[in-house]
Amino acid sequence: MAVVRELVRTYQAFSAYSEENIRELGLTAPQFDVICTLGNTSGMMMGQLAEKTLVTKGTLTGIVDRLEQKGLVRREVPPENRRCFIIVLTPEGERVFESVFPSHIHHLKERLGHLTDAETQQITAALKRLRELF
Amino acid sequence: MAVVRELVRTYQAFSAYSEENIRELGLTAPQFDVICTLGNTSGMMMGQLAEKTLVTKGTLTGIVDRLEQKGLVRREVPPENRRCFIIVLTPEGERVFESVFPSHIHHLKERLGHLTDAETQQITAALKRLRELF
DNA sequence: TATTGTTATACTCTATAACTATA
DNA sequence: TATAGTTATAGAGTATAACAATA
Repeated sequence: MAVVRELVRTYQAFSAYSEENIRELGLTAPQFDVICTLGNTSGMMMGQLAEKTLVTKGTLTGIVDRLEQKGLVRREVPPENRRCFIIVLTPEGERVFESVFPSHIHHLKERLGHLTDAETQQITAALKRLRELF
Repeated sequence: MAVVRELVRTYQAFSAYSEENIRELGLTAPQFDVICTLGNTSGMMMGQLAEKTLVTKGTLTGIVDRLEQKGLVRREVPPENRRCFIIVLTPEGERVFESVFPSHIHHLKERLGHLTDAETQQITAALKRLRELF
């Protein structure tokens, strides 16, 4: 069971460190997740987006609403299927993704840079092994 | 960055697996966390409990309220300091901790049992190393 | 004055199920 | 009928700041 405890504590440590950055942008974790998922794509339907971010579509509606209010994403109606929306990053959203995401990454890299290549490989392998069990 | 992705995905896998069990009891993750923290103790002040479960005291008030409604914990006022409460598991709460917690553990062990001792050690060490960085 | 918790406020997330519009 | 999303409903967690009671 020590393994599980370690996993949880490590994730919590990462999570606390990470959310600090996200919050400074006035974003929540799910909102940040959506921005990152849309980054480097040409947009995505609500359904796809919900699947990738592991939330239900009803929940996603609210998250996208709030991102739209902030001007970071917009809903586009494709003429060939007017039932659905394509969610796309606005230029402002792109800017957030491109400037903030790397700075987030940068923050993390500052920490992870202390690992040797061998350590990185070991840790990655360990986590994969553990994940296979669930 | 692959390391972080692995960590997140592994935790999500664990979390999905774990929350399934918790939900079946009509509990939420924070509530379960409180029960586990109180288990095998003689009780704890709100402040301590908040610190251990990583939520603010205002938030904890609501969580403890709901557990009290379910009859799983109670607030005891120590005569020597009437400002504070000692939160204690009720017999019903003990029962949940003792019967449900092990069954939760049991579910996890089913999975973790597939690890050799060496693997367990490796993974634990890897997670510790990673956590140190945050 | 300092400490311990609660309360008030305001939001976000969450799932489920019913609903609307389009195909 | 089936599909894509929204809306309605109801609850839980979240932080912050103001507050009450006790020490």
